[in-house]
Amino acid sequence: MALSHAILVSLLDRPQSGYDLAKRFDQTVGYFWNASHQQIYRELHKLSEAGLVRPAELTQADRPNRIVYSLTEGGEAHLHDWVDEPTTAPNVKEELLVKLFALGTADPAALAQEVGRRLAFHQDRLARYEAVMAEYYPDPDSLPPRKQGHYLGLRMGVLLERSLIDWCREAEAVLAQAPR
Amino acid sequence: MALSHAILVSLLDRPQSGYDLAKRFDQTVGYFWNASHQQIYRELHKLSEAGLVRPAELTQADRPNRIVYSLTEGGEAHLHDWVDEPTTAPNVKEELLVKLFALGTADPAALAQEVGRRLAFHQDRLARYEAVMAEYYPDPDSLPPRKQGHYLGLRMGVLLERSLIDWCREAEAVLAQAPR
DNA sequence: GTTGCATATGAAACAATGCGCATATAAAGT
DNA sequence: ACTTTATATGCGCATTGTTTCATATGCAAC
Repeated sequence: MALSHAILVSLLDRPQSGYDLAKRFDQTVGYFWNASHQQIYRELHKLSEAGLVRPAELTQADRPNRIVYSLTEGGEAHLHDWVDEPTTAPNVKEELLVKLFALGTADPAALAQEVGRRLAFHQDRLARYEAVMAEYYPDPDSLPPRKQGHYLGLRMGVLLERSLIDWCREAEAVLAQAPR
Repeated sequence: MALSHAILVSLLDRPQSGYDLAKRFDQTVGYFWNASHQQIYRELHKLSEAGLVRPAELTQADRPNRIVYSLTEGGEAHLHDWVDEPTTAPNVKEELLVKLFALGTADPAALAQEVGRRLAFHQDRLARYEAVMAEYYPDPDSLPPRKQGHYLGLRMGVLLERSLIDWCREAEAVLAQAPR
């Protein structure tokens, strides 16, 4: 149970449909917790059966009807119980590092290219994070509690991306240094 | 298929049993790619069926027999094909951030405690990484290719842990600042 | 006018991951 | 004597994640 909690937390803000949740997961929350729309719909059915959320169908004239879910009292209680449980650090699953372990038998030029792609990716993502930061959190010292979580998520993103950019540069140097 | 590749890469170094692999995954590789011994044994059976590794049973008198796996030619080819495919950045799945999104309705004191635990965890892990770094990689400028991957893995670990430590401190400040 | 995109939900199949349980022996600690 | 630790391999079930397919509509672009 973990995606379920991400959904419940998201519903704290406001009732949402599966479609809303999927879109939101593509944006803010999705930088550190991702899910496809199929996973979300499936999970919503389960949560609904478990009585943690309540569905309400909204008729729409010109578009398909929406099914908007809201937290039940049980859902809120479940969420707060979960928050009180201790959390463990995630493990990274960094494929690129696995590939680098093949150095010595694999082609260093191909790997250098990979690292270059990753550098561009992290630079791009950092730029987007910093843009959001500048627009929505110019003054992080006086945030209402409801926004602290979002700010801290973004902040972790910024710090991690910066480190990864540094790492990519170092990796490029290492790979360039001793080409077979 | 991803754990399979981590196993194949590990077997590049030398033939190993499931037990060996599990231990190794607890150490070096395991910081960014984790797997339980059950996952490893299961994957070894699959790889064996696919003809990518070859098992050899070694009889031992006083202990259970070991089944040592080595890469086949097909396994090496498969590995090199995989290295040439482009890699995507992993997504983080950071439970703690999901919990922080509940701020405003959740108890900030409990979350501050969680962040404190995480700070201690990352400090500890950083210390271990730096110890390995000092012992095995005092001079990273002249590494044989076969060791570059390990060095870069460790290096990413160091950079990420430092960032996470910084983040934890900031998070503590944010949580302390506005207690309800 | 047809292509593509956004809205909106879902089934079904399959692959990968994780968690708990099971088994067997020897050495070393308490 | 008893417990823990290390060696060594494995099954079964549940959860999670990915891919493909299906349906239905409106709007804008080309």
